[in-house]
Amino acid sequence: MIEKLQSKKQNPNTRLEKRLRGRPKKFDFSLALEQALALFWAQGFEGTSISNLSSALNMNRPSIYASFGNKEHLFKRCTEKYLAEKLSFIDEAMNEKNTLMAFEALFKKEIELISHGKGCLLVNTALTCNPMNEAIKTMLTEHRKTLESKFRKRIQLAQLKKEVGTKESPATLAKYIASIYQGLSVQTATGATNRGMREVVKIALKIFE
Amino acid sequence: MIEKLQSKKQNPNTRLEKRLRGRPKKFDFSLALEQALALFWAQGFEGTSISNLSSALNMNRPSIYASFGNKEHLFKRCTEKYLAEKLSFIDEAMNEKNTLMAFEALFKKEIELISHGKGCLLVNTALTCNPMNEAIKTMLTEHRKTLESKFRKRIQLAQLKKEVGTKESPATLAKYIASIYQGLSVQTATGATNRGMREVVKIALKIFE
DNA sequence: AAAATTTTATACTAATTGGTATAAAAATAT
DNA sequence: ATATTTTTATACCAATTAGTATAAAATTTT
Repeated sequence: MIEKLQSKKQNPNTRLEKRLRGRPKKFDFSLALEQALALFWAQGFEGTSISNLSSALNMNRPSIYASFGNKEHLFKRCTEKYLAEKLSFIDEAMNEKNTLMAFEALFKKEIELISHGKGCLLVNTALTCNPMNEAIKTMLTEHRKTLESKFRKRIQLAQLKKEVGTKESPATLAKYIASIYQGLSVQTATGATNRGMREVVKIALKIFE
Repeated sequence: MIEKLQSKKQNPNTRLEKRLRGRPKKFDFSLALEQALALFWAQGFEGTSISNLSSALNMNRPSIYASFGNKEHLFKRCTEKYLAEKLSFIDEAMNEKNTLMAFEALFKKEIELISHGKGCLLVNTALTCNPMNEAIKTMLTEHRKTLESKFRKRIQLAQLKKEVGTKESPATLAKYIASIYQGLSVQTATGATNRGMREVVKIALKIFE
C-alpha cells in the first residue's frame, strides 16, 4: 500500500532530474534517445521519418521537436550517443599492450556490436543520400576518418616500439584495418554469421603475426 | 545544307529501332537508363525521388512510368544494367589463370570502378532503409551474396588444382575477399585515394603469396 | 484555491512523395 | 487530307514529409 502510494504517477525522470514545475514528461529522455538511435540504426537516416520516430518513442511530434530539435539534430545526438556508448570499445582496444591484441580486441568487440545484422551506424545508415542531406553523410564520413586515424596512431606507436615492421606505412595499415572493419559492417548486413566474421578476422590479422 | 536537312528532328532511336507510328520519343531509352543508374548510384534508392529523376533524365513523370514502370522497377533495371555493364569485370577476373592474378585483377578493376567516390552500387545505395523498401535492400543483399559465391567458386577451383593451401575453407577465404571488396566500397566514400586503396589490396592479397 | 509553468495532444501548415488521368502534339498510315 | 497511333505536357490525386500553432492537461508554487 505504501509502495503503491509512493510509486503513484512515478515519472521516469524523478530520481535523476529535479522535479520541474509543469506537467511531467511522460517519457524518459535517455530511453527515448536510445530508441531513436535503434531506429536510425536499423532504417538509416533517410529511411526513418519523424512519424516512424513518433510511434517508436511513443512521443508526439511536438514533443520530439521540443526535446531533440529537428531530424538532423536528433540524428546527431544519436550518433554522439552511439560513439560514446557503443564505440567506446575502440579506444579500449587500442590500449591493449601489443598491436595484434589491440586489433583482435577491436574486431571481437565489433562483431559483438554488429551481430544483430544492422552493421555499424557510421557505415550503414547514410553512405549515399539526397543532396539535401549531404551534411549527415559528411558527418558520418568524418567519424569514420576519425576511427581510421585512431588505428593509425596505434600502429605508429607500435612501429616506434619496433613491435611491428615498418615496411608498410601506418597510414596504409590503418586503412587496411579500416577496410576490414567497414567490410565486416557490410558483411553482417549480407547475412554473415559471427563465426564467419571471426574467421575473416583471423585471416586478416595474419599480417601482424 | 544537305546535312542539316538530314538531321532535322533526328530521333536518337531512329537508327536502332524501327520507326514507330506515333509521336517520336524525345529521349534515348538506353541513355535515360544510364542517367537513372548514375543518379541512384550517387544518391541511393531512398535519396532519389521521381522528381530528381525527372530532372536528370529530362523526362516528365508519366514518360518515366510508361518507359520503366515504378521507382522500384526502375531501380531493378538499373541494378541489372550495373551488373551487366559495370561488374562484368568480375567474371573476367575470375578467369585469370591463378588465384592471385584473379583477385589482383578484381581489385584493380574495382578501384577503377569506384574511384569517383560513390562506391559500389550493391554496397552503398541501400544498406539500410525504411521497411517499406525492404525488397530493394534484399535484392542488393542477394547480389552481394552472388558475388561472394563467385569468389568462393574460384577458390575452390584453385584448391582443387593445389594452387592454394587448404588450411582455410573456400567459403572463409571468399568472405575475406568480399569483406575487402565491400570495405573498399566504403573507403572510397570515406575519401580514400586510388593509391591508398591499391596499397590496401597489396596487403590484403599477401595471404595468397 | 488560484496562478504559473511545462508538457501533451490535436490539428494544422506548405511542400513533396509516388503515381495517374487527360488532352494536346507529333509522327505515320491510309 | 484524315484517321490512327504514340508520346508529351499539364494538371491532378491521395498520402506523407518535416515542422508548428494552439489549447487542454497536469503539475508545482504561491
